[in-house]
Amino acid sequence: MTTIKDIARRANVSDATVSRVINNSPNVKPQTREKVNKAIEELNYYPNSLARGMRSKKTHSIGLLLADITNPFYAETAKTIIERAGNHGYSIILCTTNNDISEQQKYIDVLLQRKVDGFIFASVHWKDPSLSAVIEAGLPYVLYNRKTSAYKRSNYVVLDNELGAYLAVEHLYKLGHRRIALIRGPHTFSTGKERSNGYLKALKEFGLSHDEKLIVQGKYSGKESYDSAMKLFNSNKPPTAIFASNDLMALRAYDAALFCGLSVPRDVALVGFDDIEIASHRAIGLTTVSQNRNLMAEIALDTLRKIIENESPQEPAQVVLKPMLTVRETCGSQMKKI
Amino acid sequence: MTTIKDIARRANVSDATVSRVINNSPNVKPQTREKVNKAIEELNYYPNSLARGMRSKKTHSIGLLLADITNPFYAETAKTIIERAGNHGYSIILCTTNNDISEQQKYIDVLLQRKVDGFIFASVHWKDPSLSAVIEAGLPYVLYNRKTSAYKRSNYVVLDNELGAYLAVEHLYKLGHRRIALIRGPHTFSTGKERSNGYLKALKEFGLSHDEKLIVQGKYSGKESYDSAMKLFNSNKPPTAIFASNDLMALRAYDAALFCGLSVPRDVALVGFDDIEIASHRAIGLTTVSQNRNLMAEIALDTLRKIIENESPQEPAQVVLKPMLTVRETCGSQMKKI
DNA sequence: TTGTACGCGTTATCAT
DNA sequence: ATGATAACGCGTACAA
Repeated sequence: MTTIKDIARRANVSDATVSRVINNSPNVKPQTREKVNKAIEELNYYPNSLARGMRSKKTHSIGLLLADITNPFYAETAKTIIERAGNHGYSIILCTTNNDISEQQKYIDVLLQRKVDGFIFASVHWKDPSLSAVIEAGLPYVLYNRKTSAYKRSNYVVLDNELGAYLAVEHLYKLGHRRIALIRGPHTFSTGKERSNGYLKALKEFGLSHDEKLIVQGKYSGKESYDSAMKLFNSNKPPTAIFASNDLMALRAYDAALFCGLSVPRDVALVGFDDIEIASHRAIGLTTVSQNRNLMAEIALDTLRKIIENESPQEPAQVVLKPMLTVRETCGSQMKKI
Repeated sequence: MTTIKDIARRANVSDATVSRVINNSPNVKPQTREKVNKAIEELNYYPNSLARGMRSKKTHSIGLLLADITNPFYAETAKTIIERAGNHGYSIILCTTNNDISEQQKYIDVLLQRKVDGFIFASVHWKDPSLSAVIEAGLPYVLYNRKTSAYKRSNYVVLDNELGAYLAVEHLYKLGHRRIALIRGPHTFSTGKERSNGYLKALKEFGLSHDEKLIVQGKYSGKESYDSAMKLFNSNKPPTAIFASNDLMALRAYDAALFCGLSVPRDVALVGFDDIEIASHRAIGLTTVSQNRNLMAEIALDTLRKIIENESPQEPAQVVLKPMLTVRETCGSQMKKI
């Protein structure tokens, strides 16, 4: 293993000078710089990040915590973050929590030991004690997608989920639907709770009765929402439309509908949330609430970078993005006969 | 920041003893151990991974290089690797190369600086000079999914891609198809080349003529294969069936078919490769070549761990998994009239 | 502009 | 079973 000392010897300078060259210090004579660079080339030297991190207290690494990388929403935002981070000299240590708060806790501890420069969370629970370790350590962090109950003191970039859900239900209402079901996400996450709120708000505004039998539970991944949709279809008064708290859940409901011999949208209309890539496939054509994932991810990363690099404890950056409804085939375009 | 020294003082022992406790050395009196643990608790101490890595020459981190995390195949294998690695005390630094060899080179350099204990590659090109830096550094690495031309000297776990493609074409042939097109993946990857070979082998075996007009080019992600499929459909002698080199490409072809007003499978049959989750959705029902992704990912990680932890330069672990054809709806079940 | 010398936090070696 | 000390590779005050 070749170190800074080897380069120093080879170039007939001191370690300090080599260090200066590596770190682009202005105070080094062009000739010396060249001598050193030549030695670096010849010996195929590259600096040791561990040693640099120890001295400089900066590792140029960031912990990224996601619920589930197989969910396209997370995969796409992770891609954006990883690439953008790489362009700025940061590496991403990726952890997937499966929405398990104790797993998240463990990962946080590990990342703290590894001296990451900061955290990006897309995985937080509404009540999330695991963040306190990060706060105690004084490390910067940014939330995206979800926020915690302590959001007022955090940096975050989220969607106006309530509005998104409202738009979805409004669309269904205007198409003539009156029995609109909700497959809700877990209320232990801000997204789940807020989207449910948007659904309820729309119901209220349009004078629709709040029927508990039309609200079923789902998880963001896994097949629980398939079963929940089945329950809906098999009830004695099935809904004519379903709003699901994310696209994966809507897709499961779609699958269940087909299993029941139901036609979408003729027998049941469907709206999802996220606008994942497959939603636009012509065999699916899922009407859904779109959000600008990439922008969200970019803002999250850039915010964190700014905090890391400025050090100054500035006021929290809190961004709320606006959703859009993307209309495709799963709701049809005709008025429903009431 | 509390260090080992603080603990030592607090517990009235030496740094060395604290270190022994942390590392579960057997040579420490139970009472002392307890004293130390108490101090650790009280001062909320956790060790610094950078310092440990410097001394012990082990960082318990692994570089994982993927082409594209938004491809479900990679997302699912990454999930498996991350979780399994976490359970064994390893962190994963994830890098996405976009199939760009110079990006990969850059990431490798960064990971070398970071002193990862080893590499897992799912992103290699058939001719891939970027790996030489890893080899020179003497670091262990394992390939999965794809291999390089130097595979005989590598550890790898891959699928029998040729067999997979053969099974796909065989299925189509037995259903009566005689004009079977191929949307091939890039031949710069072993997967692309091998799957094309399987296609050709089947053609030959069944006495079908090798028609260059039936072979079009695609990339594993992006929409190039949509355009390629369009070319196929708009030709003067369109195929009655298409085999695509992965599911994402097959899905694009499906989309193109629907755009052209073609019915799947009535007008054109479709087979993909990978069996990603959405393939089994009832609105899609993609017939495809299945592979045991999780097993592949597990073997890749476990192999690497074994090498890292044994240190002994054992002989390469080389595993070739067998594919299976999963028949769904996109080929129909009836014989094609010839 | 360059060099000297120390310290970051830990583990390994050698004593005791 | 425990302690003293050196060393890992680098950056940075300070001196020259």
